[in-house]
Amino acid sequence: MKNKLKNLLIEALKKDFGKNGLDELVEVQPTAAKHIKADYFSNIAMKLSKKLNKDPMDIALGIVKELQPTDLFTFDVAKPGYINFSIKNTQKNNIVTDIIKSKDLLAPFKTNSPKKIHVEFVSANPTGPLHVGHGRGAIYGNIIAKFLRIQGHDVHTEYYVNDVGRQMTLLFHSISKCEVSGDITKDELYKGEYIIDAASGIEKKFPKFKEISTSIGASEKRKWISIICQYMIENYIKKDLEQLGIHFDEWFYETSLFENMRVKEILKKLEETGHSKNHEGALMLKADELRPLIKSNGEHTYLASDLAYHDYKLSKYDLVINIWGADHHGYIPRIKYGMEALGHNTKKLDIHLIQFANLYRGKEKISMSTRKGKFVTLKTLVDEIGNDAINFFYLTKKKDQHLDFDLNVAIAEDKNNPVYYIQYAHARIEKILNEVGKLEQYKFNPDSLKNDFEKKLISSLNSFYETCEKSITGLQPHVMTHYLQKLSQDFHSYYANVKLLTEKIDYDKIYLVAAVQKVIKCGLELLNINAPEKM
RNA sequence: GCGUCUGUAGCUCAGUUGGAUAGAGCGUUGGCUUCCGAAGCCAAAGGUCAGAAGUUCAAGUCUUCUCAGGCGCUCCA
Repeated sequence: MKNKLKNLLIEALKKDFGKNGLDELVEVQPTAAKHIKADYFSNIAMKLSKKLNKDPMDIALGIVKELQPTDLFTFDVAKPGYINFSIKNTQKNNIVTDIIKSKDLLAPFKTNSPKKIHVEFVSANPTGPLHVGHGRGAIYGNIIAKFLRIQGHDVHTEYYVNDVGRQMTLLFHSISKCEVSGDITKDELYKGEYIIDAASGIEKKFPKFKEISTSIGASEKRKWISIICQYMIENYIKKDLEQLGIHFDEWFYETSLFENMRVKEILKKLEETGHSKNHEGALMLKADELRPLIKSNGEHTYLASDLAYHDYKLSKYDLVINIWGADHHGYIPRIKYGMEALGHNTKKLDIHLIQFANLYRGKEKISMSTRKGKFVTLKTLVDEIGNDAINFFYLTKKKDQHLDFDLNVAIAEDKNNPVYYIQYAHARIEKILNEVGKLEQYKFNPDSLKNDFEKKLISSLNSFYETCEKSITGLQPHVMTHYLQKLSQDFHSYYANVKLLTEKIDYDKIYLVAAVQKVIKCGLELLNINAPEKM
């Protein structure tokens, strides 16, 4: 519809002014202001006013004169030069049949140029259960991958497991009986009940684990670290994520980058191309400033393996998306610099930064300190508020926004809780549809729906397409959460004001709510939230 | 100090590539159940869009500066 109107305007412009090259200036937008009754408007007259040195009002009137009236819409001109279009009711109401007939409401959002896309998210150090701080990135990453799949891309999701480095050594000493040594102090060790549980779990599986002594050799230590790491992934992290309905296509281990020499290769390449240099006994990347790749004690930094990882992924995929916590933003230039140095196009690397979420219980802030094992695990949160609420609340705000999340609202079972409000709308409609039986034989009459409640509801249905475009194509899940709230609200209002199950049932109305239900269901499923038939 | 995200109603947040009189939920206040699920509906009050200057026919939206908050600025991850 938008494009149709746009083309009409372009033609009218040509007739009136005989000017070409105006196509790009013409735009048609849905009206946003509440007091405007029209559905679409164009600001072209204002834009041309200076160019033509004419009053925008005159330009608008001139254009309108050339427009042909149709049975689809009416138009008028408003100060200071808006051209407004009102779509006729009958035309608008066709959305109801479109929705009911559609086999896949999301089909229009399929791309015709599918890409191979890599999405990496969560990737927390495998030192214990996931905590609430990881939740937002997990849910966001999961939904981004889903949206890309809906678009028809070939999506590969991955958890990058840091099973090398100091944190893993710390974990090893925390769990095993091996005394700390070198630059590691006892204070740094991980504490908490899960450490004790993990230790006994590993001992059960690998009885030799009990016998580890301080004299353990380096290679044997690495072997045990690998076992511990695997254990943490399988028994904590994977389970936590599965409870949230999140599955990864691949668990990529950092050690593999060393085993197959990828780290060595990129270090060599960087050296050959003059992008790295030795500095006080360490190997540094010449980025924004010197950044260590190999420390003077001979250990590789995470940067070295991260560069190898991204080098590998960028060569394999058309697009690489990383979902990172906002605290990592300082790391981006280094990675991008490294990728450029290795000859990659950094436009293919898209890093989404997620701002932190704060949890509250009423006014009380819940601490997320990882110190001494005193943190709220993600599992506790999921157990308490459930998947539907956690998905909704984490997705309801855009990723750049700091998020304050009140558990008291999430567990409420009334309209305070928007998840229930939306689900309730779905369940209410289900009840009605069950009462009236099958609808197939009835032919919908678009002329019959015309009261204000119906107009409002249908107008909301009409913006579903646009919402999907913004949400799915634009990778902005929060747009969909807001839309579903609005649609549910319009439905509840309709339901309370217009009786549906009357003696002589008006099937056009039933058709309408059936369409609403279908859209709500589609939207909820899009966000990984259940659409219950009963509550 | 530098970088980055944020600042919109009492609270939590939306606000399309700049468009008309600023949007929603919660909370507050006042109404609504002989009737499809009140897990709901209707109505009202509530705003110098942090502040200042600039660009524009038009700025919550773009530019610059200031103020406030979060996060980061390690041979840490």
